[in-house]
Amino acid sequence: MDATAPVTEPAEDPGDDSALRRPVDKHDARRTALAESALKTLGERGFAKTSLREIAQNSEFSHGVVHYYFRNKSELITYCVRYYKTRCATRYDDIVETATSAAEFRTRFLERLSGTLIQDAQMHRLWYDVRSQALFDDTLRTDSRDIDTLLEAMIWRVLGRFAELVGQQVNAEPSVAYAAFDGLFQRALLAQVSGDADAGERLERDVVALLPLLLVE
Amino acid sequence: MDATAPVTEPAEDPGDDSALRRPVDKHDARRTALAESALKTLGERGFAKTSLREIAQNSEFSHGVVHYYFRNKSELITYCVRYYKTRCATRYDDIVETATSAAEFRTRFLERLSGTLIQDAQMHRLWYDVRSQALFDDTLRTDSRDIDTLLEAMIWRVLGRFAELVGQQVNAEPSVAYAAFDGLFQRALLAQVSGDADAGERLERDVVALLPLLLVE
DNA sequence: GAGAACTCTTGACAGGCGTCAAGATATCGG
DNA sequence: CCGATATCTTGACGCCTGTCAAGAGTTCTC
Repeated sequence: MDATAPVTEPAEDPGDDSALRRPVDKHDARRTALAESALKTLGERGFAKTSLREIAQNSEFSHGVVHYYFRNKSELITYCVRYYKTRCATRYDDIVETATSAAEFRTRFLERLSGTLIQDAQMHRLWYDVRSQALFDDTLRTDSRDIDTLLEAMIWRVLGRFAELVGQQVNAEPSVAYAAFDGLFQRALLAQVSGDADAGERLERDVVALLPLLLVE
Repeated sequence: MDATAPVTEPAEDPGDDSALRRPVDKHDARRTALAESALKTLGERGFAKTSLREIAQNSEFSHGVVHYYFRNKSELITYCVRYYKTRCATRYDDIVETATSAAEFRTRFLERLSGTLIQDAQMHRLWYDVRSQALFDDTLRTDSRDIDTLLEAMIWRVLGRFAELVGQQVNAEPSVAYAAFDGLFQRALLAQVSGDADAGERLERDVVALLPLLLVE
């Protein structure tokens, strides 16, 4: 929590993997570290209640440093959203690639789905918060819509592979399929953070009910 | 916009319908008036950026009066959400009751859907904002989930009547059907406020594609 | 019409916010 | 090892917020 440690964390001090890692200078490393602290804080407290001082407290820096690496709060937030964007739509890729039967695919997908609902609840609610803010703040709009597009493609990959494994065809538009999954997940997340212990199970049941609606033949 | 009008608006002054209306005392009338100003302001500016002073400026009162009728900001917000709840889920009731053919039903439903997407965009984005806040603020959770339940029932009525008119059966869980509509509408709303002129049309097309997936026989 | 009760305005308060400037500290090239 | 540059801390600023108290204005009651 409070970092009484030396300013530079030892993990990045040695240049042992300097040939492996891109030589993103320290500047970019700090920006990323701040973004991670910001994402953590935003997931805990929500968009509206998170201040720059709070973000800095969840990092190893003091509050002033934010304005050394970012021009203002808006730039930090945008950087966070874009950072999130780079890693949000790969959650089921390994299942898509390695599952060898429809039954295995379904089991692993449902497990992963309800697992992330619980374990990554803070990250998910932050995403929904950001997307809602985008309805009012135009600086967030294009990034949010891009993320929607990435997630739609993710669902499309999942669905395509599942159809392949069960020997059927996808019978829905990508937008419709994504909307259904997104709606179900969002509702389940609200139930989950409300303390509803059955949220994960109910989500799995709903998805099981949804899947056949999206396939034919 | 700016109310230079006398303190009591003439519309509620005469007691002509005092026998018809519940004798909600002036206190409740003021609370409702403030709630309506609050909903207007919240829809314009969003949850995070709306202050009590701004709400008061969009009403005929000064900022101090809020604390005469509400203990604090939280109580006002809760009152607003509950007030919204009483009228949010009746949008398609007349169509459900008066449409006499599947074609008429479909036409009118789609028209109403894309119409409200544009005309009531501020109200809709406020709802999504509130529901996202509920992911962080537990005082909003039960009310938000109640509204979800009301909207789910609304979709269920629409779908049931449509199935009846086309002589088919609904082949989906209420939760799944609502999730799909909600996801589509939310995406369309973001497109709409982003200035996407085709958002309404695309929503209609997506719903047209969705409907057959939810019916059988 | 006077007094009481209700309603509303005004102005102030403490605290938190984003932002920035000045200076301390660390890091690096020569 | 020293000066220059990069990085970070500290403390302050102006502004806005929710809340509240004091009192002005209004409405009601008898």
